[in-house]
Amino acid sequence: MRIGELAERAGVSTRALRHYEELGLLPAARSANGYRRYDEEHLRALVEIRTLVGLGLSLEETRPFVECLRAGHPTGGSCADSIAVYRSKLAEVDASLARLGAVRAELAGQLERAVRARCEFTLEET
Amino acid sequence: MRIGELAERAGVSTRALRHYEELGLLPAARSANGYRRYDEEHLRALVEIRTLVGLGLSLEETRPFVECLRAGHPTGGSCADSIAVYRSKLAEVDASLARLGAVRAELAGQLERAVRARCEFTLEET
DNA sequence: GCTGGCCTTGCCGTCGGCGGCAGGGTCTAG
DNA sequence: CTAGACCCTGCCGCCGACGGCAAGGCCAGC
Repeated sequence: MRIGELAERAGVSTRALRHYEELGLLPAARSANGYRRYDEEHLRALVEIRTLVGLGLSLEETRPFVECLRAGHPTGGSCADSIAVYRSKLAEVDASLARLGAVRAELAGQLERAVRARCEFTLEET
Repeated sequence: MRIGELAERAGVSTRALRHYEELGLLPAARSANGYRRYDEEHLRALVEIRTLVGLGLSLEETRPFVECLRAGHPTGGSCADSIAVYRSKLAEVDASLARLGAVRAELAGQLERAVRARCEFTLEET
């Protein structure tokens, strides 16, 4: 299939597909007229990429998964490198959760203090 | 004081201070020779900015706090606009926490599945 | 033959928060 | 008088993941 069809089937833009090819992430074969040609394997890889990006992985981080698929594995996650990315991403997410939790507490505290201060100020004023 | 001293006292770069001035966030008076001049009020505002940025607010979002200080309030959070920013940021953080929690679960699930699949594959292989 | 819808490459623009550099001016201590 | 430590403005660069546009090639149907 050509780039437009793949884009539509995967729900991404053709611009994104060209970008992935630039990165060497999703290289396409070429027809005689220079058009990019994609097959079902490309679609599978693309779905994998979008799923992982949806989980917060960068395009670079999806590379091991794509290469794993290209190596003939049933899923992109079946390779050591992919699992390493999973692990590091999980650690990263956990760190973010911890930081965000602390930020949330701080923010809630500041908000309450601010509201109370305004309240007292209003009382003083009247 | 001049820009270098303020930068050092607040632990920021002079480049950042010029950037804040460009944004109109921390405008400075000028000496006869064109040098920026800052006072203790500037330092207070700057500390407020850095604290809020540390909590994940954008520079634009710190603007109400700075203006609140400039209006003579004891803290930057004592104004209605600042409190609105607090609230919206808190909501934003809560949304992020929820999303990240879901992502974490998904990621952990995928990791476990991947590890298990590899395990079985290795067993098959031997 | 021509229109319209695909496709190609290439390159600039976006967002935020600065970093870094060039090419100057200013002030102070020795 | 000069070195060196400040300061100024202005402008390009960076990160990531594309968006968007121009200028052109290719192909199907009418």
